[in-house]
Amino acid sequence: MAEESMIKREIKNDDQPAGKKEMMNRGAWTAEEDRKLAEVIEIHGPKRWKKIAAKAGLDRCGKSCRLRWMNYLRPNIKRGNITDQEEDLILRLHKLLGNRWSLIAGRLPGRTDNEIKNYWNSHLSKKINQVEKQSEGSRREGSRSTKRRRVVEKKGEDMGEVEDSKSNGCEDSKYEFDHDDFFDFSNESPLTLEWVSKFLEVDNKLCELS
DNA sequence: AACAACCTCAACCGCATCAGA
DNA sequence: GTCTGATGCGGTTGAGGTTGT
Repeated sequence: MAEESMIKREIKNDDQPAGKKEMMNRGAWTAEEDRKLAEVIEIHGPKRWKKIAAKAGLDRCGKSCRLRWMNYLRPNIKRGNITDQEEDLILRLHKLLGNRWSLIAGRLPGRTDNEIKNYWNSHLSKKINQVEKQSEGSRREGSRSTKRRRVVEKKGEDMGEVEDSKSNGCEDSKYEFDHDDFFDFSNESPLTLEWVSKFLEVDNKLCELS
């Protein structure tokens, strides 16, 4: 935002030991700061953010530098204009994974977790509320759905209709993606893998019960 | 034109986890 | 096994822009 809004004030800074908080720059980054940060990262690589902040001569904490790099300065970052296909994928992944923005972002090349989180909060959550209100209305209208139908709906809620997509080749989806790749969590941390497998386990049990 | 209400999104915060000593 | 610093993540905030009255 406006660079005039840049202010210096005492901030709570995780990078500083207690009792030795310094005046840190905060607020919007300037082009000059971006340039300095990018220069230092090019030399030292994107790690040891505290040192990077110091070497770049920025009155910024390491965390702030990391965030700036991850969200804006990193190569191959896409900015704005989330396509319908991407939106569709975000919706599906969110149904599958919940608010695991970094996981979702990991499956949208060039997109950051922060961007997806913001997009969700400002656009998609509202959309979903609208759709839910509409579907509530239509449910009251006629409750003729069969047990099977309800089960499919439940699956859709939890799995983002991924199962449907797998079986019918994404007929209702505008986004074409490689299912093997989509379900490949092999690069995720053990915790994530555990979480995903638990999710699938519960989902399988629900299927069996139905 | 002036103001209020709402929206967007960059940035911050706190906490959890990881990795190395 | 424990401690400590670094890193990563999700929730939240707030400045600035946009829209409505």
